[in-house]
Amino acid sequence: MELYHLKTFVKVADEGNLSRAAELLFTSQPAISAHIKALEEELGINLFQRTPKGMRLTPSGELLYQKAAGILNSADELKSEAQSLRQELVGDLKIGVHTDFEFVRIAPLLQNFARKHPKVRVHFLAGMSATNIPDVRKGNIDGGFFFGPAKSADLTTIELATIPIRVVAPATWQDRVEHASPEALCALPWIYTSQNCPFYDLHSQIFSDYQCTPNQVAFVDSEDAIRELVKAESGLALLREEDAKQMEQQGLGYCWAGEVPSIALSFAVQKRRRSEPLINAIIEEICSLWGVENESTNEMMIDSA
DNA sequence: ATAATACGTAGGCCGGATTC
DNA sequence: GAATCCGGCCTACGTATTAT
Repeated sequence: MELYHLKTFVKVADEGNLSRAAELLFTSQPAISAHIKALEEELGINLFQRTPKGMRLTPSGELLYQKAAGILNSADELKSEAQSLRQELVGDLKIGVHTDFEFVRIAPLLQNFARKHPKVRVHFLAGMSATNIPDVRKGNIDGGFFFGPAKSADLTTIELATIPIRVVAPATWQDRVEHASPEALCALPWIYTSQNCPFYDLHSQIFSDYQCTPNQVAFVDSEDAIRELVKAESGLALLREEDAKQMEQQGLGYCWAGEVPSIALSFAVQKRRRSEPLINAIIEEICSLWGVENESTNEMMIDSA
């Protein structure tokens, strides 16, 4: 029995799906299938019940899952302890990035971090605010950027900046939008994000004081897609001010003059892993890059209801 | 759609031989 | 006796495919 067998066991149990677990472990589905089979043969127990929809833990599997997770935690602690004794950081860090890499300063972050910690390999994984938070909680990634508040007691979040937001309309709609009241805007077609995206709440905030329901014509989560749809005159949308202004300068959009609530850009890690050397190092670098006090992290913890 | 199987491949491990 | 080299074997992987 190897540690990677246990890692696979725990991941498959978490995901309930071999293919998804394989993706998260950066390996193939047959490899994962073989791990589970080898473990089951060695233990002489069926850990999972195979179904057409995936893998479900058996009662014995449920019991052994807790043990396996405990062993993996102990192994992580051992590694962390050894790293602090060496005072040299080694290993892999997986960071979820929810928006464009330039905006969250990934290039300088990597440059500075690699100079200080040459033996750490950093994986930047494209995601979304709505996926980065659960992925951090599940341990699929070590840390993640996101917009908006995090409603999870097991996370430590660091607010890096307040990002101004603007309503941007297709450039040809200037006449319709320039002097439009919020009620008039509401009646125009809107490109929305999905409900689990923090931008969705921003839309609600804008119209909360007015008795109107926005005319939602499309729901997309990618900023690229939002820009494309605005360009294609499909509707209005919320964008970061920097993006909105750029579209306006390029003649591809028109920014509505009215005020829109801003949104927080934050970085999250698991609260229990906050003091791990690797986690601490990346937080230190991110804070330095954004000019934020590292100590402020504790104050940013948000308890769930 | 998802898991399991077949098969080829590459890298790592092990044991014997050799050197210091 | 310890360290190093080298060849053969093993194993974990990926791709392709099949089964459920």
